[in-house]
Amino acid sequence: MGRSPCCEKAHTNKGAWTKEEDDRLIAYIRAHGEGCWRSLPKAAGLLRCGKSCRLRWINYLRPDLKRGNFTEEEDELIIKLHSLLGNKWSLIAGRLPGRTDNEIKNYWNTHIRRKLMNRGIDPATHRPLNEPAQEAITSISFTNVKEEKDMVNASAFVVCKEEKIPLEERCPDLNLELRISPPYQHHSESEPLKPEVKISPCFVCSLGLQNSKDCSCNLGISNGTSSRSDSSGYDFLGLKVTDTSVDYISSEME
DNA sequence: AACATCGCCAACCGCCGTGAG
DNA sequence: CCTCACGGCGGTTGGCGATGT
Repeated sequence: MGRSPCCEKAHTNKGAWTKEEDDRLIAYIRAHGEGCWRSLPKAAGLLRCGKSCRLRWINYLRPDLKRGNFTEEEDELIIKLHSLLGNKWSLIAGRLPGRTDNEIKNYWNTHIRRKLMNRGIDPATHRPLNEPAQEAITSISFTNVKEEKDMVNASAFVVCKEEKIPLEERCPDLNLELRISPPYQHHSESEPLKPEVKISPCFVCSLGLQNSKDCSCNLGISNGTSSRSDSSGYDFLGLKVTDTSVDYISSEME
């Protein structure tokens, strides 16, 4: 048996939203805030499925949406993020303020795929189109680890692993030196790493966008030195990263 | 002008993860 | 534990305007 439907389909509208429906939804959310999408349609006087209301709000009506054409910088950021994350549109959208996962997904499928094809790059693998199929060059795994002995302050954290491959096998068009794991730091039993030698650019700089307003380290890669504003951690994919962990909790609280 | 095809994108569908009971 | 409701996500569809024939 499948799950029961999320709403009474027989009594719900489908298809394009009308101006009146939009107005009702906006007015209701302004008055009561987001949440409890299941009961929202009835409370707001809408003949819509709760999911449909949520989607309409998130993808179209939310006041903080950017709308309009993607910039060249956004294009390149999407491409690089996609090469790292794959079709994780919500994660990619998280790095593009004012853009939704649906918008980025559509934009990818209609514009960026073609753009990469024109460059001779396979949009699925980010490798040259004429290159024979090979093993994936880089595999990145995210592993939720819980109850790790040493992780006193984190209830959950992410371990990212990047498998190394010879440089000459990498796609020349992409900077695969990018890493989404917390930068490797040597920890010697006898000689713990001193805070002042922890050198690492923020994620935006790692993507080659040193001049971006999203840069959190105020550092260009070329400059080669780092002055972390907060020695207890730094920004990684929108998450607070400490020496050994990604702080999910603080990001969720924001 | 009429019809066919293409491209875009809003919206839907179904699955999955999570948390409450 | 187990079940179930809910929110969230990614893949897909369908309507509609633009463009080509």
